[in-house]
Amino acid sequence: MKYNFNEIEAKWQKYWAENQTFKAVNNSEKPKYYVLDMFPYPSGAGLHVGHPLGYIASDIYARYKRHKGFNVLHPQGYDSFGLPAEQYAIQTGQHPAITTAENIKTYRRQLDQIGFSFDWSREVRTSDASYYKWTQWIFIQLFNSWFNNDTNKAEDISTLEAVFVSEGNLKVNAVCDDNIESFSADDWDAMSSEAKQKILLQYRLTYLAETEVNWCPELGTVLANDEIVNGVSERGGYPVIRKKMTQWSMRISAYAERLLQGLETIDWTDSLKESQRNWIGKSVGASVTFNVLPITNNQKPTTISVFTTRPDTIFGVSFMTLAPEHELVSQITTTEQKAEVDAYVLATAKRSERDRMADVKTISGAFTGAYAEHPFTKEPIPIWIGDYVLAGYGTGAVMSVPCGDERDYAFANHFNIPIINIFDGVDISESAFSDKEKTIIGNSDFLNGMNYKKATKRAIYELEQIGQGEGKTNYRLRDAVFSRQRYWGEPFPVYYVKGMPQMIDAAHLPIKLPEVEKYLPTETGEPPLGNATVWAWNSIDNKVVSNDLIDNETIFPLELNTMPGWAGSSFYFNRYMDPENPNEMASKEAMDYWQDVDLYIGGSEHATGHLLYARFWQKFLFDKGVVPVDEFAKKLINQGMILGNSAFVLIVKMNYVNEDSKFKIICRNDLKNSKEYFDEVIFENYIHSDSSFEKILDIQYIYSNIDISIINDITNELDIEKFKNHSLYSDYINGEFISNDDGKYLVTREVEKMSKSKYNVVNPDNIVSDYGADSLRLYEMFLGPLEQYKPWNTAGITGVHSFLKKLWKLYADDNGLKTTDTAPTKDNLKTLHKTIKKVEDDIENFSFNTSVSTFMIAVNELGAQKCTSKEILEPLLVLISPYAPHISEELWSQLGHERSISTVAFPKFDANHLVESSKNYPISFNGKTRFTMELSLDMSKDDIEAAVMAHEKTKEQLQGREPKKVIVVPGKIVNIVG
RNA sequence: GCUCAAGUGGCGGAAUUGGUAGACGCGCUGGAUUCAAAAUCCAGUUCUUUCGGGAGUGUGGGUUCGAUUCCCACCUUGAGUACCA
Repeated sequence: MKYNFNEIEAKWQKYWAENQTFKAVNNSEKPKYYVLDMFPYPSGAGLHVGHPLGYIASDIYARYKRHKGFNVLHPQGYDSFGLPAEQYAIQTGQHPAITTAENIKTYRRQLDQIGFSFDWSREVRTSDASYYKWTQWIFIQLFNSWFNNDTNKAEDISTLEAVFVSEGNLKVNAVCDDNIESFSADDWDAMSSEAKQKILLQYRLTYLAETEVNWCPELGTVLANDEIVNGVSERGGYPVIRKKMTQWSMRISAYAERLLQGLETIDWTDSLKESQRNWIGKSVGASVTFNVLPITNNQKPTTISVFTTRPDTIFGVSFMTLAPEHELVSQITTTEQKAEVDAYVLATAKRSERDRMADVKTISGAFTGAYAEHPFTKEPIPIWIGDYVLAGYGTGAVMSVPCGDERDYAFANHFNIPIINIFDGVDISESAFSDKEKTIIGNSDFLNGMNYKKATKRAIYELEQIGQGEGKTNYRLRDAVFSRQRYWGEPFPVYYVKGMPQMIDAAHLPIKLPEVEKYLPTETGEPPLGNATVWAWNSIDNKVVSNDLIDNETIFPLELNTMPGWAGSSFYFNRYMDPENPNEMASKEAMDYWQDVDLYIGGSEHATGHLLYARFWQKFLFDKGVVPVDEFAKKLINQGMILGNSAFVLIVKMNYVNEDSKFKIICRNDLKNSKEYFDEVIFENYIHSDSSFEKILDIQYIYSNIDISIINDITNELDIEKFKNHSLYSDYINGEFISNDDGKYLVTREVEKMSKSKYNVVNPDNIVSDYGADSLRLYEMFLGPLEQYKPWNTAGITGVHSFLKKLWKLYADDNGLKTTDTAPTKDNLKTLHKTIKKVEDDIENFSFNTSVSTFMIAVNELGAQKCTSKEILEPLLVLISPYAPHISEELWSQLGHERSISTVAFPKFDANHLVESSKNYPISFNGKTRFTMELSLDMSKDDIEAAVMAHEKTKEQLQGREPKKVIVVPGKIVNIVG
């Protein structure tokens, strides 16, 4: 009987699919357990070995929980809207739906061959209309809601309207836009329908607002900070400017405090919670209003409000700084300063926010010519603009206290603005003093002599007295922009009447994505949906009709933006509970049964995107009574990335006068990617000595990623023949190859992110066909801790593969099964129970790498013990089955069992088999172990000490010295000091 | 810049409460088997050494009988930083 893994794996994968072994039911006697992976975006490149890492871990856990008697929900699906399919459509004209369907097919085939225990009957795809119907439905719910600060939750917009009708908005305590004008019930009554809609929009949880974006006029699109390199677009290198655009926003800021508090109730990693805390950025301080001094008599009075965490330093304010985009800038700038200010604003518009945050060394700014008045001293304070103040943070303006803040200090120094010292006994001639705890305020009128806490309280009190400020808690969390100028995303269920957005009734959902000729923005700069010809709403028949029919009476234009990638992923975990329900996102029964995700595994790169937005939607849906819990995932683990092992050679291109270029391909394992190295080592050793050196016009160095498929994994040798036949390297066929000193053509290895563009991708398909899925699963786990980043090295897989072969041989040889009914020996039982204990602890702690080692040790030991006892080997198989399910199923059925091993109970640990009578004590001197001694565990401390002191090696170590102290920890260690 | 994470043999990593550093595997070395190779099996493999031993977990300090583990400072690498998913 041979271990024919390809045959075995195909057989059991078929068995599981046909028998629906892993189908979860929505009600059960068993306790529920929900294990979820972050669903993948199906990219065109297919899976590489890094992708399944988290899936394997969650699959092991899901299988383990089934052994432990749980009703396990372990679904999978696709986050199938996204940019890459759209880019491909722009390039090739192929509809993104087709590309996406093809990619999903590949993903599914690849996932299936790894033997996951997914319940595929629950698959969802965010780009399916039957799914995004619910994305649109949630959007409508958000639109129809406002956030009541008094109840601290979202409520239906009708309750707000009722208040407006009866008493106006004076007493309304809501999360809403800034600067909403107050009105009475009578005012409300007198308003036109449009005016009312405008006001309500300022309260809704999703609303239209002007937002600053990175606009690239050439590409006709908005770019992510990520897509901008050195102020120009990554694609094409076109200029990018900051621009205001009307877009849908989500009022996530309403939930800032609850999102922060909720972190206390969930078991997510500390680092992830920390990122979310920072993202939410709660700071307690005060808002302060400064009056702007009028320049001319007829200028109407204006104020600047700022948020500060240090109201105690108010007497240290010597200037104010506005973000260059601040709306007051154009109003207050004097004619003399206008040119300078305009130039500065223009220059800032070209810089990305990240640039502005990261660059603290270059100080720049401009004086507006205007002055504000200090609220207490009434002194004039110059108003500057500076790009270190960001428009999106706080109010986009700061009161600058150079003595207490490094950036203000640097700014003041650079522009020769006076620095007022308001700290008692602190020297600020060299740098600012920002240590709150040690602060004693001086030179500050009524705050003199107070510490930070007292002074803060008093300053706020005094500001309130004069009506120029109040205590305030500020959150850095900004409302999330929800519009995308893309094609391949969820269309909004929105049409416009007289410019005001109207929701389509939920009964008419889904509003399906229209067909377009081109996936690019229109010539007039509208989003791709502007190309659609059938994209208007007939409000009588309630259907999408041709644009020609738009009359703005009954037929209106539809929204042209689409939703962002995070829309569909913000509630999919709920949809899995009841994925085919046509009437509800999921039935109440299903959600009451499954409640929330018990274990969620995915990448840490989603820390502040998906994971924050999804929590926000969950809280909102909880407020609306749609879902039963307000946090969707109890426990979350981040899997680390598997990195690629890239290969490099250095290609030197020498260009000649009147001659073709020549190439030298330097294949050495000691290359470095630096200009100095090229100029010194490479030039001196390989170029300067060349006979035709005199004719060289110029030299190009290309430190080039080489496709790892033409490199020997173990020896790092480059296969020159394959290189010459490779389509990528056809230019270099006639080049001169330069080897290592030993004559071998080697590559330089570097660990990088695994990516198609670096030619370092390892495809799991090859691994599965060469070694089997069980080997792949074990090896991915064996590589190291789940959370850690670690490089892939295919050569190492032979270790786990030969382990599986050894495991097989424990049960069977050429003559068939060799297991027996003999009673196990003491050693057999010790090995088994040691393994049960360790593996169970490991799985509970998500330490999957150490259990693979434990299996290896167990199989090595049982092999040495020549164990054939079924009483040992059957439970061992159950232990291994979550990790290597195919081989386990096969041997299990060979052993005569009819039912799948996945249904068997996990073996029970019995500590009695591990009881020891003696211990091999390490004997250390000054903390260094020098020898060991076997001693009985029931010896007293004194007996141990006596035995150790009598040992001749102890005398040897002490060399006649008298020990100062002897520490005996029974069962652990003996340490002799002296 | 800010925030977070990680640094242990040639490599991936182990040491779960402060108690024998390097488990397990890769690679390498030697041997067995073979016409040969693959596969398999056995032994060795942190460095250094005058073969007694000595040193050693990024660097420098501290706490402790004892530190990879706790504390302080620093260095290096990686990740996130609001429209990549």
